[in-house]
Amino acid sequence: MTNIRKVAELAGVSVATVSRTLKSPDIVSPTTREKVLRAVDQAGYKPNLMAVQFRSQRTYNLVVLVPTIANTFFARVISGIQEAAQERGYGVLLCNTLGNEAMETQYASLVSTRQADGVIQLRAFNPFSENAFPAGSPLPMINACEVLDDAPCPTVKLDNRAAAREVTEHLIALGHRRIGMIKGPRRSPLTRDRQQGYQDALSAAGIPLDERLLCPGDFTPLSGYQAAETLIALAERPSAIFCESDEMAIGAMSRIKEAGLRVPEDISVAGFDDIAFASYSDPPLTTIAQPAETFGREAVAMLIEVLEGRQVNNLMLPYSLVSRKSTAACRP
Amino acid sequence: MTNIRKVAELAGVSVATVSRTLKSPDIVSPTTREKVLRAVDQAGYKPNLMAVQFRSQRTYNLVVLVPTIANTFFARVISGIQEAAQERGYGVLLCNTLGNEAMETQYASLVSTRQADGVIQLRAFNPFSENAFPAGSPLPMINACEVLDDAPCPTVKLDNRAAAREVTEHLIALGHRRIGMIKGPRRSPLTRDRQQGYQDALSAAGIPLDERLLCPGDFTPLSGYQAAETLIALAERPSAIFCESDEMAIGAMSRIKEAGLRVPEDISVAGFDDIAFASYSDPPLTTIAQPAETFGREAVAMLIEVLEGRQVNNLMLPYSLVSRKSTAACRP
DNA sequence: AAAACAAATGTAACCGGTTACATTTCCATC
DNA sequence: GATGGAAATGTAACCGGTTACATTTGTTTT
Repeated sequence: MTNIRKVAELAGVSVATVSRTLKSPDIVSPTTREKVLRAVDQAGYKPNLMAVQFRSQRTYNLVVLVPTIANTFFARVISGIQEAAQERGYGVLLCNTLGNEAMETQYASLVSTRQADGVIQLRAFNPFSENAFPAGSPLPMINACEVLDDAPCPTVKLDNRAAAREVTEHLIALGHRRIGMIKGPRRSPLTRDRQQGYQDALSAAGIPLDERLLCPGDFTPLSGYQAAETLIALAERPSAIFCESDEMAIGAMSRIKEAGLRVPEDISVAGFDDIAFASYSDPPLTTIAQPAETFGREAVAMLIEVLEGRQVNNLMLPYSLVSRKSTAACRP
Repeated sequence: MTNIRKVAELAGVSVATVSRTLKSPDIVSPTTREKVLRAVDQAGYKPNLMAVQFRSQRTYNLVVLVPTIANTFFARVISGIQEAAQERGYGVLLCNTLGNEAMETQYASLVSTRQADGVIQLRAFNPFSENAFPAGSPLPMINACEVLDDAPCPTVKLDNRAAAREVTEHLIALGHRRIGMIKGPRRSPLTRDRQQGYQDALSAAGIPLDERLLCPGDFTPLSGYQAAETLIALAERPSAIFCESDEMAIGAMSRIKEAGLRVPEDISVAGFDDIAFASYSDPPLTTIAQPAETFGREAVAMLIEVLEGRQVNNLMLPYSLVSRKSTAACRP
């Protein structure tokens, strides 16, 4: 492979001059610049970026820890990350962690071993050990989407509690009083916040909480399908179900219709995320639209700020209720 | 940051001994090994992998060029890539190209600039220029899923022609004779092969080809929705539609039902890919199951073979027709 | 006890850039 | 033409590992 020394020899100058010609062309004379560029061209020289990175101790790679890439919402977030990173000259090292903490820790250590400059964590878990970095210096990490309560780094999130409250209020406004909820994994702060919002709406409307109406899921269509099965088997069946993700809502609708019930006539269903399929389900799904790509873009922008030593503030992104045909007035 | 020299000093040995202790422990004496490991521990030493990579000229990163990560099928392929790469100690640099050739070329050049060791291309396009590598030496690339006819590298694919023929024959066996097809982008070899299979089945059954039944799409639900609109507006409406992807099939079903027609009673719909939502659509979708994760895993395995200088053969993966409720006998 | 050889360890070059510092070149000024 | 100072270029150290080769230490053989 041609290296900078070959080019220098070819151009009849020193390696320093070649380096300068490429990095700060303005400080070499036009004559020399010409000569060097011609040699670069002739030799087909491309700098070995590994050497550049090694020297500068920057990799321009970001690690992204995603619970599961197979989830449509995360796929959109990653698209946003990818685009923003690309624009700024960063690469994206993707890690599909499946919630495996050991794997997250291992990938995060790419930063300690200088294979990446920072981490974007899309899950509520800190993959860095206590002493991974000198105390006082900011962690090169951004926590987005599902964030830790006491995140050791800047966060980008959505007001899940308010959003869940708004969906629930929408259902209550339609006359529903028995509203089931298909939740996310038990320990997730995201699930806790959304449940809080759900309860806020209920108590504001004077509806007592019935624990039997709360079913855990794991954000997959299958778990929504199974949870719906439990809910429709209840003696007092809910007339509406709020699902913490569209994927679960789609699974739930499938099970509801399999049981010979209609959506929304017999049971209203609402989701969360507004994935592409939400518009194409039967019926189209009422849901909370999240700016998924923006999560990704903002996380990248913030991480780069951190990497460059600047101060950044936490960010709260907007959501909006999208009312489609899967929710309708409660029929007594 | 602690480096190997600090450790050497701490242990009272040379840097070479430290390096050897970590790379080939068996060639240093147990006493020294002990001493060095203690020093490594005490100093909290982690090798700077950037230096290791620089020295060895291997990055252990693979570039993955994916047309769009927002597509559920590709998300699964990437999961497979990710897992296999992780197991073998490789990282994955993801590039969501949106079919942008300039971007693909740019990302592929990460290999020339030594920021990655090889490329997995999931689209029918060669991102390397003629002279990117010395003639004769094999391209560090695998072309998977949608492959070039004259790929300059090993390929992993599925017999799209045979699979499309099988779906079409399934529809013909149900009595359908006017079978619409919602295709992929015009120039894709994948689309061409699937259309061939469709035509094979038609001509074997003595059904003449009607060009009006062929609608192009782009694999998104929206394009399926729009194509279905065209098809159901035809004077002689098809009684079945074969879609080249499940995403388009879901969009198509949505439009069909919006028009007041039923699936499968009025129009049968078949897809391709068997994404997670295919089981949960209403009705559940008849489709061709592709081993998406296997595509990814095999591509990684093959690429590493190539990188290590071994010979590899092209691979053809199996498919299977999954018959669900979206296809039924044609009613005259 | 000396010779012969293996095992363990040390020394220093090397990978390919970047850049501080040294040196040379060039032009303006007196 | 000598002097000063800026501009252009060159020299070589450096980043942090790896490894060929040299050297030392230890063990076996005669």
